[in-house]
Amino acid sequence: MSEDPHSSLEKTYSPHQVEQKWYAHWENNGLFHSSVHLEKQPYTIVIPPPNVTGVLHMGHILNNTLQDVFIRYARMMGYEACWIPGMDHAGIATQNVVERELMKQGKTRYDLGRERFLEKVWEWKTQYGGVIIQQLRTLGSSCDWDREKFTMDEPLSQAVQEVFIRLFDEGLIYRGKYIVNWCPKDHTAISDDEVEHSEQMGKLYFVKYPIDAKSFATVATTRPETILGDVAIAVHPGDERYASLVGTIVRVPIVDRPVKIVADDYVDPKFGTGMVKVTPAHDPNDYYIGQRHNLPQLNIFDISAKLNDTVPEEYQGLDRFAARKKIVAELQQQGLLLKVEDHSHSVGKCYRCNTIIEPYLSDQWFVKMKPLAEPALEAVTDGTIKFYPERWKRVYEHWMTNIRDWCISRQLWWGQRIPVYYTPDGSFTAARGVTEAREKLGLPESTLLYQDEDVLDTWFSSWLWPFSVHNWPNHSRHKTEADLRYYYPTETLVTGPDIIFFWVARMIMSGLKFGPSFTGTNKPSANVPFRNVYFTSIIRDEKGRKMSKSLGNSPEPLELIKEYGADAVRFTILYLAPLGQDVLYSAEKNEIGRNFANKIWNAARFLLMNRDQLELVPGHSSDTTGFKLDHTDLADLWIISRFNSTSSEVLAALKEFEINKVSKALYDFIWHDYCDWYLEMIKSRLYGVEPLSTKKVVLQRALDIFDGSLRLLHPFMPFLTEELWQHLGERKPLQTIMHTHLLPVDHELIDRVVESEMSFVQNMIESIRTIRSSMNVPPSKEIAISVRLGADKTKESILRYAGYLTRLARVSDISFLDVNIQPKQSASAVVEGTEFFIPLGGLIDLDKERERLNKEMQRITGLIESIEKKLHNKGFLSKAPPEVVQKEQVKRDNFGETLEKLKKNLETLS
RNA sequence: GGACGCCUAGCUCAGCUGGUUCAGAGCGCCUGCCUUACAAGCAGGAGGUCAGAGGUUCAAAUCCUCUGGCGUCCA
Repeated sequence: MSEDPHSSLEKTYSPHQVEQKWYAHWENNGLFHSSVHLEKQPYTIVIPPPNVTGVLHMGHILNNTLQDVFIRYARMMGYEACWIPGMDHAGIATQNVVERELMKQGKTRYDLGRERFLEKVWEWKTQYGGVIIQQLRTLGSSCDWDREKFTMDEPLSQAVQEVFIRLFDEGLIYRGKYIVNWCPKDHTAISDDEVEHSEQMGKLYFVKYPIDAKSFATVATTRPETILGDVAIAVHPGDERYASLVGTIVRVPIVDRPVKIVADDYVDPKFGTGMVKVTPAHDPNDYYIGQRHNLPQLNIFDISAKLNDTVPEEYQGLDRFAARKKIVAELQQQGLLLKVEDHSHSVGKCYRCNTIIEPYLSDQWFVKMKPLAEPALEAVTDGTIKFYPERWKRVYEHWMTNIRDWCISRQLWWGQRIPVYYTPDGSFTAARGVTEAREKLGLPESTLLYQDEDVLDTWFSSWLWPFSVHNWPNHSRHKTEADLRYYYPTETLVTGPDIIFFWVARMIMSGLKFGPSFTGTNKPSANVPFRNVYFTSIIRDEKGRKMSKSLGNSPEPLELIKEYGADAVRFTILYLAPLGQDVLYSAEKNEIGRNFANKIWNAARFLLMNRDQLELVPGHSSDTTGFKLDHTDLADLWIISRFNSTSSEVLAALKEFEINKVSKALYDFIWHDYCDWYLEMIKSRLYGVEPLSTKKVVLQRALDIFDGSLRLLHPFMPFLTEELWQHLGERKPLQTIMHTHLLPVDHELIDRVVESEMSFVQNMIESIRTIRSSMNVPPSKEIAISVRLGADKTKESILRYAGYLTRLARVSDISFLDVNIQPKQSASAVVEGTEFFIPLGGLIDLDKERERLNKEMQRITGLIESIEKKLHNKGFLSKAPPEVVQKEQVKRDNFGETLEKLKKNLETLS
């Protein structure tokens, strides 16, 4: 990096090359790498591992920028910051991708066989997998790439196996028939989050179930084909209409099966007729009703959702939708179909193949959640883990107290195979291999065992992520014991609220369950996987719709980065994303970040040009610790005060994870305070009559404050700030802004008096500008002003700012008026009691000035009226705190005075 | 049906525990400027009964209740 620090900058900032250059430099020199430094406090983040099949979308941009911001701030605050990246093997998604590839050659995975197929998947992974990891680099993510992990890596698979066996041995894993979300096309169970629900128009069929020759029980159903699997009818226990029928036997149409009417709380008396049919094998709610009433489970479908041989012969082999038609026709014929109504209901579809999900009873493996959930619930309710925003805590609590067991088996090939071994006679155990299995089962070596065919849910890998990344349980063998102890627990997890149950909750459970085995303590605070969880916003398009591939309303992140620069994209998304609110996003909004970057770039250009002009030698120090206070004037003291209060605000907001507040504070400070006011004000000194040595001091201070500002901003805009920081001083080869420290906040330098004095100067300048503008005085034309001092102002105090008035309001001459002299033909303004007159001679538009003064008087009158109202209110005078009352009185007096002056000035005009 | 969130300028949003010249910012709009860092910019301006109703209070955009609209999650 042998940049010439003196080289002048281009007029506009072009991010592209700068970003590539610095990222390569950072990564190639290991500047993101973290290692155990016991003298420092660790700050760890594990990335929510993106799918190996994934490509970067806007959600990733937000999520990863946030993580990078936290990590970079931590690094600059002296923590040993470590961001561990990696990927998820994404069972179904990946298997589908590879199967689709095979399909092109007319093959299925069965043609290859399990082993060959898995080889193919690994081949695919090496060749195409993980583009997202590369894309994260263009965003500027400061991940410790030496620690990159993949959930199917050997050590992480070991962790999965170990956890399965331990839970199995404890009796927390069991096998059972259960209703699962079954994809009849992929032939696997999928988890709840892999089902996408949508409202659809369907039909509600009212079907009569004969009780005896004359009477019927009428039930309403959306799925008449499941009648074949009915084993009961249910009513609400409080439903008086049917109270006498409970216990009665009715006959299921078509199959003529006798079933009982049962009473169950689940039934909604207002839905349909208030009677529902119960099909435990084909509806999750019916399943639970069935359990409560000891009902049989009659499975009428095969794995493709075609009717099996439990149903009458003419129905066997029919697809579920064909069966529905046939059954409805048959019911109609028998006169058992009372009516059909339109009915809108929610339909679940497989997120991969869009096939309608069939609730399906099948043999699956489950984790008993209750024992794991209890401590995990407590860790959040007692504040060991904090949620941001906090309201997700209640969602979490609700779910954790009503938790259901977790179906962890998937009928796939890609994934960690379930470490359960069966004997030919059906007994089984979980083990680390056949040998151990035989031992556990007490069988001779000659016994043939076969392993379970299924694999584990991908979440069963990711719930171990915070410690499996350090090779647990074989951390000793992998020599990462120190890392595991040092970096665990992590500090902050950044993720979407949509996976609070699937991932966040389960990580907490696994941390509390397995943490003690490596932390050596049972203290929850040492075992929880993270201390803070930041739930990100959902990114929507400008119409408020969720971004989705099918709508095509999501901008392509890499295109955005190309067009606007990564810094701009990063800054913009964080500027727009308040904690806990959705973000309405569109590509053009990135102009916020791009323009801001350009503004900063140009501020640097200004500073460096002046540095060259003054022949100021760039400093060597890489870590300015404070600002020099010699030759200061109001502008200097003010900007230093503002810098410190901005720093303080940034740190406070950061602590509360209010990132968009941080970004706004930085934006306002840099753009408005530093550029608009401060830089403009020092021009009057840089280009004025002061000695060169003073000018150098003034400019150096401006450079130092800029340096400090770049550091504050660096986590948001890492590339730009690095580039400029390198220009600000003579840097050694591996010096980087990333490794500097934030300036400590000096509260002593936050000065109220200075700020209010500055605000007077700003008001003065703005008033004069307003008059100039409304009187159409060309910006280039200089004007003279007359001042009549207000009570607490002196000539000196105004003259001290003459330089500012000259440069910022083009004032060429200031004269002072005696109290009684009223200038003619002047536009005027009152600022904190001091009056400014601009004699404009022939230039003045009297009507316009009268209108302006009238309007101002109206405004002031309104303010006075509202204050008077308060001051005439006895309740206010007696009950409001005295200092509030006094403040109002002072306000009234000041406004009254101002109004008088305006009135007099208006009179003079006529 | 239950839970939560949101409604402030044409658009996107700040306004924390009530009292600062409380009604703000950015974009857009209008006017004037290529002022030797920046037209991706500078200066000035117009624009809102803070969703509606009621209540608490000396005082409400801010606290409470209800209503309406939008959204998310759960069922």
